[in-house]
Amino acid sequence: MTIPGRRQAVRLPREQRVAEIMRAARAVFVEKGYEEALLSDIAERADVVEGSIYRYFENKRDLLVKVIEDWYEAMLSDYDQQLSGIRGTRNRLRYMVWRHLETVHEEPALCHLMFQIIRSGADYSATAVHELNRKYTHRTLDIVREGIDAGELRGDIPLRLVRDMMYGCVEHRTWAYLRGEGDFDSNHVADAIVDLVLGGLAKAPANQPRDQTIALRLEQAVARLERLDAESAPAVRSSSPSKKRRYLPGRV
Amino acid sequence: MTIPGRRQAVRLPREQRVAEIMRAARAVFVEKGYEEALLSDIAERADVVEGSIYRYFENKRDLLVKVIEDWYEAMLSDYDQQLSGIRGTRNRLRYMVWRHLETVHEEPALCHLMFQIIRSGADYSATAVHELNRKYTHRTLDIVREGIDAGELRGDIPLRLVRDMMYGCVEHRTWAYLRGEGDFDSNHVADAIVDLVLGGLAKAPANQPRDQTIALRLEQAVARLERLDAESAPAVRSSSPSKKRRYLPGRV
DNA sequence: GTCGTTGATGAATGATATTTATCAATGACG
DNA sequence: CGTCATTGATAAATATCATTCATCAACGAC
Repeated sequence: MTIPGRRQAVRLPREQRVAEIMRAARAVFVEKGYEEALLSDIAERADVVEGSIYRYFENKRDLLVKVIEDWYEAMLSDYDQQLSGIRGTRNRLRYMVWRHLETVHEEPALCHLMFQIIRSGADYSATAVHELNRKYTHRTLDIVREGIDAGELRGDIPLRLVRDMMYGCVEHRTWAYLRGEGDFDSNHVADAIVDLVLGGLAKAPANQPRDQTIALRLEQAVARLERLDAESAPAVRSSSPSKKRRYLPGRV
Repeated sequence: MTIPGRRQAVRLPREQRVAEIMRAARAVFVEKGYEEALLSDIAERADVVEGSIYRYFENKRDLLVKVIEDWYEAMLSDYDQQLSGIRGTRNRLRYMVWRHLETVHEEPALCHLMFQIIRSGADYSATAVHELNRKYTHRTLDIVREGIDAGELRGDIPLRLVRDMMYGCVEHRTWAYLRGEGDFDSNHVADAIVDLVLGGLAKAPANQPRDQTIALRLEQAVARLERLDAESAPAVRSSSPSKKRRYLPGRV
C-alpha cells in the first residue's frame, strides 16, 4: 500500500536516470554557476529527490566534473573529426585556436566552470578532463612537429613553450571576455595569434625577407586587431558595468 | 558587573583590530585554502569572536579580497622599486617575468587564491586587485613601447597580444606548478619566454642574420629548457602523485 | 511465490556563514 | 562629575544547504 502523500517513484534504468540528472545539472550549473546551483534545483529539474543524486554521484563537485567531462569529450572528438579534413600546418594550427575561441563564445558558462572549478581543484590531475586536455594539447604539438618535420617551422624552439604561449594567450582573452570586459572576433584573434607565433617560429632564411604571404596576413590582422583594441578599450573606468554582458553567474 | 563566563572583551582601535584579523585570515587561508578555511578558525587565531569579523568585513569573500589586495599592493610597489634600477628593454622585460615566477614560488597559496577565487569572481572588475593588475601589465606594455621607440623592437605587433602571450605563458606554467605537476626554474623560464617573444619581435634587418647575442642566448636557453622538459615530463601516468609537492590545499 | 537487489524516497543531520540582541568601555559635553 | 551617544565586542540564534539515514517498493531470478 502506498503511503498517502508519498511521491510516486518512477523507476528508470541506471543509465537513463544518470543521463536525466546530468542534463538537469548541466542546465542549472550553466544558469547559476557552481555555488549558486543548489542540489535541490537540480533534483527538481531532474524530477528526483535530492537524496537520489547521491546514488549516482559522490557529491556536488563530482556531479559537475562528470558533466564537464561529458561535454569536453564530445567536443574533442568533434575537433578530431573536423581536423581530419584540414590540410597545412598553418590552417590546422589556426583551426585549433579558432575552434577554441568559438567554444568560448558558444559555452561561456561551461568554460568558466571548467576553468574556475575543475582546473583549479586539487584533484584535477586525477580527472578525466585532465587527460582529455593533455590529449588535446598534444594534438597541437603534433601539428607543430609536423610543421618542423616538413621544414616549414624552426626546430629550435621548445614545443612546450609554443603551446603555453598559444593557449596562454587564448585564455587571457577568454577570461577578459568571460568577465564582460569586451568581446572578440574568433577569426581575428586566431589569425593574430597564429601569425605572431609563426612569425616568431617560421623559418626565415637568413638572408631572405620573410615569407610574403605571412607578412601580408600579419599586417592585415594587426590592423584589424588594433582597431578592435581601440574599440574595446575601457574609455572611462567604472562607467556602467551593468551594460556589459557578463557570463559569470553568481554573487551580485 | 561582568556576567560570569562572558569573555573579557579587549578593546582595540579599529585599525589594529582589522590588521589582526587580516593577519589571521591570511595565515588560515594560506594554510587551508578558501573553502576549508573556517571563519571560526580565523576568529580564533585573531583572538576575537566570529561575529566580530562582520564589523570590519562584509563577508568571508570580502575578507579574502582585502587580504589579497594588501599583499598585491605591497608586492607591486616593490616591483616598481626594483624596476627603477634596471636598464635595457630586455633586462626590464625579463625582470617582470622573472619576478612574477619567483612570486609564484614564494607564495604559491596566495597565488592560487588570487587566481581561483579573486580573478574568477563576478565582481573582479570592481576589485582593487583588478586595477592593480591593470597597472602592472601596463608597466609591461610601457617597457615594450620603450623598446619600440628605441628601435629595438618591431612596431607592428599589437601590444596586447604580446602581453597576453607573455603572461599567458607564465600562467600556464604557474598552474602546472601549483598543481604539483613539476617545478620550474624562474631564470630558465624567464629567459626562454623573453627570448621567444623577442625572437619574434626583435627587429631583424631584412637582409641581415639575427642579432648574434640573441641567437646565442636563445640556443642556450632552449637547450636548458629541453632538458628541463625532459626531466619534468611525467614518465608514467598516475605513478605516485603523493610524492609530488602540491600547493593546493583542500579536498583529499 | 519468495527474496535479494536495486531504484527511489522523505526526513534527519551537520557544518558553517551570517544576523541579532545585548553588553560594556570610552570619551565628549554639559 | 555624571549622562549618554558611539563604537568595540560578545554569545547565542538563524538560515542555508550538502550529505546521510532509515525505509520503502518494484523487479526479476530461482
